[in-house]
Amino acid sequence: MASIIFMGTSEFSAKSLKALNNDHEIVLVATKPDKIGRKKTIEPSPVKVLANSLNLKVIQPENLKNEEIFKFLSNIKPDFIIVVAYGKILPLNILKIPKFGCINVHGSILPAYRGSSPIQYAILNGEKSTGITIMKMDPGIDTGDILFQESTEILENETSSELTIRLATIGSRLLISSISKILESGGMSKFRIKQNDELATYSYIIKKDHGIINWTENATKILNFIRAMNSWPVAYTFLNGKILKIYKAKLANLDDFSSKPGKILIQNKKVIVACGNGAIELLEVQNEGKKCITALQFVCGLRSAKELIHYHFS
RNA sequence: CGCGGGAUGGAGCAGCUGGUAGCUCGUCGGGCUCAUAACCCGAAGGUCGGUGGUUCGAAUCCGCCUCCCGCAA
Repeated sequence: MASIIFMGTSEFSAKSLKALNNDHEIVLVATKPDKIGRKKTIEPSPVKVLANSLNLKVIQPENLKNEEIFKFLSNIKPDFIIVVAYGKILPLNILKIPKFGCINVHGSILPAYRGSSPIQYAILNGEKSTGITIMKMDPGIDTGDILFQESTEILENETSSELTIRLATIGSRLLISSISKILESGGMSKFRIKQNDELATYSYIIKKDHGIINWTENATKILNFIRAMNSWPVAYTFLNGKILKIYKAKLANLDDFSSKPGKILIQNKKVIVACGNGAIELLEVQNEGKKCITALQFVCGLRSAKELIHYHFS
């Protein structure tokens, strides 16, 4: 049983926190400040929600680079600081606080996909597998020594949100076993493996604007894109000047459909869209101000199938 | 008090310059077929989110409330 300061924000990291809380003493949880929602509603991070339900102490510092935070954390004298999808960079002085060091759970097999969106980028690039890396943090971004790794296949049609859930489970499990091994051997030195920087690839932060679909790409690439953007920001396009989000799609098995990219065809209650090369069939979409619906429901809502034929996505 | 869209039969939508509702799909029954997810005929199913008000009369106009969602953060 180790004393741990946990730092994390997303659903992905909440899973690790939950697992840690069973086996170890969580002395403090740090998470990002609450966001302000639609009607000025306050939206705490998933980690904060969980921490509160577990009666753990929570702090939400705006900035970690000040003496006050440093003193506060070092006075705790934790065995570990565990960082999982926190969204903030720890300064060097904080990295040195814990007895055994700072450990990070990263959603890729490092040195591949360093950076903030490893899961999305793996899908975006059509990778067949990815995994989890448990890493000893250093001042760089995801450049620390590798401690443990576990790979998993990326399933066909798997979305980022689905893969994130699976990786979160794997990550929390691997994290627990990693800590056990480190405690057993009295430190992490025997597990450390340097990353080969020459093999490093990077994943960059994804923003809302990045969700827009370029219909001139080929069908496979667009499908990867749609999978990668689900469930945030969700791939979208424009229909009659309004946003249409596309949550899921698949390859259209249509032998002879070559049309202008973005052209929509309704056939047998299916929604087919032409791409730069090939075509895809939409499966789940969402209109502005509406909920996510199936393609069949989408077709039901049309005044007539002919209505759409005149349009195409821009 | 950040901006905006929406709540209509099981589902997705139309109707909203006021006169008790319509489309596509689904469901049920029947028919056609070797057969069918296909096609044809028919039926059931809605006090139009809640609550006040205006009116001879409101899904349609106005106020308030609840819930859902897009944008922005």
